[in-house]
Amino acid sequence: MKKNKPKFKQIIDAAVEVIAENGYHSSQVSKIAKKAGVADGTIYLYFKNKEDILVSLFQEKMGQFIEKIEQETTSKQSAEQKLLTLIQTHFEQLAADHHLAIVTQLELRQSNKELRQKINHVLKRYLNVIDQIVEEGVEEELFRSGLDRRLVRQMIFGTMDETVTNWVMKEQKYNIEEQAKEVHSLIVNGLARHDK
Amino acid sequence: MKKNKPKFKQIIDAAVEVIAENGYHSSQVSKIAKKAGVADGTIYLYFKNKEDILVSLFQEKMGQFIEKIEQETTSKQSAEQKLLTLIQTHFEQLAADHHLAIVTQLELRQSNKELRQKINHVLKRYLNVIDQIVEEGVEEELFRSGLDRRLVRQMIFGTMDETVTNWVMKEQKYNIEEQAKEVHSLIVNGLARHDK
Amino acid sequence: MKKNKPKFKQIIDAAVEVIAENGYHSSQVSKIAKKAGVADGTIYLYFKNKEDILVSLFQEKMGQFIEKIEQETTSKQSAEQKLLTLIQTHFEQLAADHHLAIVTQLELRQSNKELRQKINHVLKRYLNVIDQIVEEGVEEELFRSGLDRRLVRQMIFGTMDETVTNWVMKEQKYNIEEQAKEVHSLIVNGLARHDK
Amino acid sequence: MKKNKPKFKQIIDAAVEVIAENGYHSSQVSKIAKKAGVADGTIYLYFKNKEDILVSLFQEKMGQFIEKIEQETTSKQSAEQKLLTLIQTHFEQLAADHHLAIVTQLELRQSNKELRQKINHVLKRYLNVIDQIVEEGVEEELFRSGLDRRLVRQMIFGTMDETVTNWVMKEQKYNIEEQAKEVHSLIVNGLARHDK
DNA sequence: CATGAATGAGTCTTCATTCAT
DNA sequence: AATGAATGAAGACTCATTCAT
Repeated sequence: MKKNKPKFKQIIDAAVEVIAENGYHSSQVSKIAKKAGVADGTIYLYFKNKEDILVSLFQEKMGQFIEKIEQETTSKQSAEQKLLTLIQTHFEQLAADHHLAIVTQLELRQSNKELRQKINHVLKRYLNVIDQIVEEGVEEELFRSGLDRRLVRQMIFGTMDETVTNWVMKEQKYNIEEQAKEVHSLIVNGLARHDK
Repeated sequence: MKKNKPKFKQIIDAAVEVIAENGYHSSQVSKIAKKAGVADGTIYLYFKNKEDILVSLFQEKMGQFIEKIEQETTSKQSAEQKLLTLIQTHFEQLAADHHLAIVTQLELRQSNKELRQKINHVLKRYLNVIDQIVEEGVEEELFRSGLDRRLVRQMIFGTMDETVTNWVMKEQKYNIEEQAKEVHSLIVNGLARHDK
Repeated sequence: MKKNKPKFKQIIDAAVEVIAENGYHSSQVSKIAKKAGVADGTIYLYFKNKEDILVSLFQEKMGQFIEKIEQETTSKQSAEQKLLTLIQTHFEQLAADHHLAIVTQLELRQSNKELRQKINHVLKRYLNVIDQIVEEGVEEELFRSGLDRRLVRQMIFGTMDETVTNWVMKEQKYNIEEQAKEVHSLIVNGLARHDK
Repeated sequence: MKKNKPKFKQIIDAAVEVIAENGYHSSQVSKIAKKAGVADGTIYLYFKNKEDILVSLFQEKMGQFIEKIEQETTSKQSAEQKLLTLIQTHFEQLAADHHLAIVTQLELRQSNKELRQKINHVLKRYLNVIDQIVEEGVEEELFRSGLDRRLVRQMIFGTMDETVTNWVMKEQKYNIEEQAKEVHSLIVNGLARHDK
């Protein structure tokens, strides 16, 4: 498997940097090759074409991203705790890698329909994790029954995604990790007062 | 002001159609000109450059979009009602114009950072509407006090946006308008049971 | 029809020159454009792609070539005279345009199977002229009956073609037009003595 | 001499196959190496460069080709018989090796001027055989005296070559060996009736 | 002798934009 | 105001060849 070769990772890391710094449309293959310290042609020994770099980048980085979230969440007791951990880990990881945050939140969205579908395929695994936590929450009777699973998933993912995108667009000038608890609270409790 | 000229609208409508049908990257200026029934050069009498078509498109269409939402919401009594109306009107309008839905949810996101910031500028007006409703809700003591306004806005917008994007990606095969109530409920009440 | 446009001919003439001087493989589109005095992109307003320049070149030049031969031959009385005129006109025309001779005899043969078939399609018209002359010769009882038409055509064309190619490869250092009569004699009478 | 090494022949045979099957322009060195069962680099232990494979291929295969023709013709009595044998053996050998026929008649002509001259050098030996037969025929007073030797050679070679090329282009759907006698008759007797 | 990973020069084509009419 | 022919910059990808092992 080529993925064990050092140049594969080398090129992907170079791609993340180059795309984060120059934007998607100014990220020529030659620029990525230069940053990776390989010849242009070498790129094509490890990737089918330019788009394949992006798909592989997303698979590689998101794979690790999701794995980390899976690890962190499974050990938690309740669905609520798991959800909080998921949000925290999601924010943490992107906060820890600014380049990756830019690439996933902004630059990678500038891709065509085909690439977008491949990206969505990778994301499915993440969405499954969310679904399971919701399922657990319902079983534990912490969450309401009768929730539309798809809508719930969209609320959770949409809220986190929008929150991260805004943070990236504000040039990451504030600490997003601090917001995990409040995001969690909003998702779990909504806007309404429940004390009356 | 050039915006009153019929060709201005003609070109923008052609752009929406062409982009929705061909995707952002296959939407050449010449294709838009052809669909609009004008010469390529004519485009440049009404728009500074290609990006300006997109910005104008977004301003024009989103302007109407937001206006409609403003109109519909102001007449409602409570913040909760206003929020529901906002969600319903948001979904309604995109459901009514499939081409526009594709363009705003998918194709326009493939633009560079600069364009994205102009788009965000247009969106601010919409986000203000949301902010006001939340503010009202807090004043009415329907919503919790102490909410982080930015996070709330991101939850509301993120959830709606993700919901519409998923619907567009599923090729609009189900009725999104029917989901407004449940989305509203999720946003207002969150996931948790509040009956215990 | 684009063929009436001056730039169409301009580009084709430039292509003949460039290919004759540089050889097929060193004839970049940009070189042809430069010689034609147009921008690279202009080429693509008149031709689908690089190969289309070559096909069009052959159609244009061979069309004229064959037309001239048709004109010259029809006025002649006997099949023998027509055949002589055909050979003379064939040699004459290539002798008159050294660049074209190089391109048709050497450079255009370096093309792929697809292009070669398009070239053969153009040549069919020429082969038909040959066939008709042979047919006439047989009817006039100047030529033997029972001749395999295809083989005859191949002998006539093959002999002329090989003769011109050799002349081009010898850098056109001798006068090929002077050889028309002898070639004609060889084709009509063959090698054998017929006086015994 | 490297030519006695088995890999030399192995690579040449692979080249014939690959070129016949894929066409000249799709016959990369790596493809030939793979078919030959050697590493890409190994090619360069036996051949100076890619062109050298082609030149060697032609020398190797044409050497055998011409040798066979020399053997078959020398034993014949008259020039006429020798010529017939030459034509028959020419057709026979190409009919027996379809791949070689494709390569010599079509694919190898797609080479540059330099390669073409090396190929012509190899062909000279064949043309000498033809010249000698014609010379003999003249001495035997079977053929006319006063023939232009070069033109005769061009007629003979051109006719055979054109005949084989047409047969290859028709995908070798008919039996070319059956045509040797008639080609011979055309070359010896020409088109004219000689009975009057 | 043999390997095959790495190299990097080379080119066709697209398309936003201009400007003479 | 409108046209549309012409421009030319820009970039992904291929593949013959090398050389460290």
